[in-house]
Amino acid sequence: MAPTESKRRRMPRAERERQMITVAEEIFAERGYQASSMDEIADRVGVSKPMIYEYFGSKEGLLVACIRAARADLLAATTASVEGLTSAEDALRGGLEAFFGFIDSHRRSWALLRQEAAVAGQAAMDEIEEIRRQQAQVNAALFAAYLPDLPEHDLEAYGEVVVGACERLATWYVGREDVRRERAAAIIMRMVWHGLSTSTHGDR
Amino acid sequence: MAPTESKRRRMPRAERERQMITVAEEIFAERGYQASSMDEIADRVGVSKPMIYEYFGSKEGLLVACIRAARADLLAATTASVEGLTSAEDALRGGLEAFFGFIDSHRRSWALLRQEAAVAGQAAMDEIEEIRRQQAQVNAALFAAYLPDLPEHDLEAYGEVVVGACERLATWYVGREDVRRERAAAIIMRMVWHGLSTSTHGDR
DNA sequence: CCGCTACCTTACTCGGAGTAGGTTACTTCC
DNA sequence: GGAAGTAACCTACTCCGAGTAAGGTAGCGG
Repeated sequence: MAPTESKRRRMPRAERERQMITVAEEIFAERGYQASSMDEIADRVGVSKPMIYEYFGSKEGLLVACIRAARADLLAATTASVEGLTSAEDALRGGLEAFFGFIDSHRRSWALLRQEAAVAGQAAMDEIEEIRRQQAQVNAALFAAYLPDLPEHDLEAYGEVVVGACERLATWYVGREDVRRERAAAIIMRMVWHGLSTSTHGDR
Repeated sequence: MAPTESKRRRMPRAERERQMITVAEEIFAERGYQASSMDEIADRVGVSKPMIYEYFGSKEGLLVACIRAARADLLAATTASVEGLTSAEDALRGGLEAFFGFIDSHRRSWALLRQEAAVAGQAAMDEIEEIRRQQAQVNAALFAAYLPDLPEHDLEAYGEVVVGACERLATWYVGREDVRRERAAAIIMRMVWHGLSTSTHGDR
């Protein structure tokens, strides 16, 4: 008797939740949200399905938890990088480099954010949209503070453009091992910063 | 007898397929891909479920067909707009304005492209990715032809950035009725064109 | 020891994707 | 006109996975 490990460990809720999120990230990334089954996630965690429902409510709830975790990581990485940088240009470049650094070390989370959000319905989409909106507003504030010539009516739009540019360039970036994050950041800087700061301000 | 419409019309395949795609676009846009059932689509078309499977193979296949239709519309709109424009700047601006014009008149298709792709798995994602790749390469070619100072190693990246910028700005755009498409295009032009063409070319 | 709570289970229901196999109406050729 | 062939269409299933009901078991304060 006494199989090598007969009794599965009992865990406090917080720890179990973290473990479930980790496993869910893996499986969602492997199979995609749609093709992932809650049974498989439960199996790999070593627990039964109703536990996950107890803690996260639904499959979409579990995905939302994964997205929130990724967002927290991203936010931590970017805000930490801006510490101590004083000029707006340095701050923007620093933030961009941190962003691409995050991509390097969290490909799994990134795929989740980019690809698996729409699947689940409004809650997950809203969660992702919230990240973008947050980032766009940070950018807009930066522009407002350092580029007073810009028409303020469009500041929001410029912020959005930067977010879109980063998101898309990141997809290109993950497919090219030979590109370092400084270079990716420089590409964005060139278009965004250079294009805005050398303003002919006569568009209107 | 002869009730007002007792016998549902029998249709040739091509026509029925078009009708199915139209209905599917509606329902996917209403409920989201996940929450849409094939039974409901079949009902609203006025046909039984196996017909849809006969023609499109799977739920994802139906979505892919919708995406392809939207892509064709988008391509037609943008290429038509560039007719007769000679300078690169005019061509880019014309393409951008056509793009935002497409958003105006096809909100439904746009939502489909943006939000419902990831749901279905690889085939639908690939279909969307293909649109982006195509557009990015068009942009890159434009830059290559008219901005020879740019490092060609990065042309692809610049193309991607523009695609990302457009995609994101479009989301902002649909939420703001007061912004006309010329203005949206001008915002992109300012960052992209201006940022690239006034090149200090010393980044490297 | 008693009971209370938090962690965890087995064993279901139910809805929707996808299918097997047959039926009906239109066309074509004699 | 009628037989033969085929394209459009249906009913009636299977099966899988999300979500649930109802109940066990370990630790802990009294």
